[in-house]
Amino acid sequence: MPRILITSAIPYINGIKHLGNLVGSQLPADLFARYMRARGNEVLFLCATDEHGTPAELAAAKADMPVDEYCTQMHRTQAKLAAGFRLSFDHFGRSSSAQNHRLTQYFAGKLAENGLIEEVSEKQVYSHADGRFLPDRYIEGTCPNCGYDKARGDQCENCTKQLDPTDLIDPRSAISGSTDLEVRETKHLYLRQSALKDDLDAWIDSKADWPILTTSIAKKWLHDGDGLQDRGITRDLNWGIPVKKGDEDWPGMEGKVFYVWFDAPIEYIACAAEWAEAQGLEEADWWRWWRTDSGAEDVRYVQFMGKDNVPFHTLSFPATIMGSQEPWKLVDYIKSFNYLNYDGGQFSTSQGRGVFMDQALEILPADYWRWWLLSNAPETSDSEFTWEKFQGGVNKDLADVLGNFVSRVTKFCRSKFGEEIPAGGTLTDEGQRLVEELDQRLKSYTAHMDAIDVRKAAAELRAIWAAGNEFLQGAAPWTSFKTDPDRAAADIRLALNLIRVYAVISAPFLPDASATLLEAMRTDATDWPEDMATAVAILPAGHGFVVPETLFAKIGDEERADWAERFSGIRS
RNA sequence: GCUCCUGUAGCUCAAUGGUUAGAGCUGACCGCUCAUAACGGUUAGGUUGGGGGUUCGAGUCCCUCCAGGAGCACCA
Repeated sequence: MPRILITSAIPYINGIKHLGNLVGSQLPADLFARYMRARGNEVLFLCATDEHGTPAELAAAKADMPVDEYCTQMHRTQAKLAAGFRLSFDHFGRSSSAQNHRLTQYFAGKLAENGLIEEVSEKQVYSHADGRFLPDRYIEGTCPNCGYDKARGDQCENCTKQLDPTDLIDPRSAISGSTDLEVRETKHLYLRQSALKDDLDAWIDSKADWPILTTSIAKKWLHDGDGLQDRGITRDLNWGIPVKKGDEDWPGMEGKVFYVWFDAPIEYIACAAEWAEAQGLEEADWWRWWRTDSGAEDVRYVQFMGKDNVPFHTLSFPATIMGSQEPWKLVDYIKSFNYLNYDGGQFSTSQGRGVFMDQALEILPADYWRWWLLSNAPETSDSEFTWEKFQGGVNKDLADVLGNFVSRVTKFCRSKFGEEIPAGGTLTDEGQRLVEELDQRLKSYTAHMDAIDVRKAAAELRAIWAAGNEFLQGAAPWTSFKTDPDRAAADIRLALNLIRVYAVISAPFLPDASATLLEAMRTDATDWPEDMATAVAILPAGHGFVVPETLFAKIGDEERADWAERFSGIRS
């Protein structure tokens, strides 16, 4: 049985994610995971929270909590929201786990053994008032170039000039505002990515089927200017994974931690270890997913992420794995997404602009969001969320096309034949044509899903739903019932069976609605349909069903206006 | 500034260099009455951002201009 390893970019811990974050990684990853499971593949779908780094410390300080406690609480919150959106992770881990500590230190040790770690002395700004070193972006001052007084240490937002923190006039801490700063010498470890440049280049070249969005970013970093630069992988922070060489201390690195972007991708691997432990499994059980010398040779590994994550997944993380010279699995396919904008601007976590995961679930069930976000996923370019588009798309596709089909079929049958699949008649010409059409459309749908063409798959699924309404209109069982009830029975038998088929093939997009339909049809036959003729004959004459509650209520104009108003401002 | 991406119907998007550039939504008209005033059908709507070039043939390749977006490494 084919095995698919799927990871979604791991969301940062410092708050609740917005819909743009969701549609850029976790949601399409879940769609793919559910589909691959439904097709009979063995799937391991992993995600986690990314918990280290300065923003986590600052968010914890703002919440007046110790950072580890803050992370535990936010992890719980994010896990709950993920469950609310029906994200079917096999494990939702934490980059702060013991497993990740061990593995990150292990990789660092291997890289050092292989001569790929360099110790570099550099000057960093230390703030006495904050009791910490300040990363570039947490130092503010006056730009020497344009005089803008809120320039950051890495770049002036006003004149866009690249800066060094020591260039700033009257530098101050962006955290406390303190001007009691001092430039101190500090030693850091650098990963010699430049030594792996040719290997990475060849590896990227071998990925001819990757989207241009993905490979062009990698190529840019590989070839621009002096080529791929070495990367610092340690920081002067308290919160993080202590710098160690495997199990051993690292002389001169006392009190330092690994840089968050070094340990975060390793959590993809550590998460499998967490999963195994949580399931009461052995090391061999997760090695068979990650070690090509232990059974992972035939695993297909697919990553999902927003475009901002691409450099780390195409270069830094592969450099870590290649540099270890151990048989860890490299990614086979990267599916990257552009940004979803909100009503004319960007979604923004820091500014609280847009709709956030918790708010979304407060106003509508997960399936509404899943459908709209996935059928409008920003695959080829940035796309935009507006309340009008959301209302229009959801009402038309879910309520009118799918929901109403279920409603008209089940209610007609109840009133004419009772709440069971009617007997009599044989497959009509209209029915035969529908089966043939759906056979073709199903092939097209699965081809799009296999290729992870999310929008195209959604469009084809919608066409499959619409074909049901078209069939009913042509067959008109409400007319034939008066003169030829057997004929009407045969058509309705087909239509009722179609509901079950729709439930099965729509489940990756609409897990809750799918479950509701299967329950209404009183069946647990969920095998993926191989051919339509067989699939639409699964429920036999005499099989009972119930008319389901309204599957998708429409969004009214007043509701839409209320929400547009409620979410027009900034979240406090 | 440098690099890359995008620009197609009122809107959202399709079209391995190959018939007359296609779908959905919206609009108009017709039909149906089983159904969530839902459904089906017909139809309108385009100098493919502008200009040049390559080619038997260009939305697609090249040049240039215009407009929008993204990335530019220690930021997560």
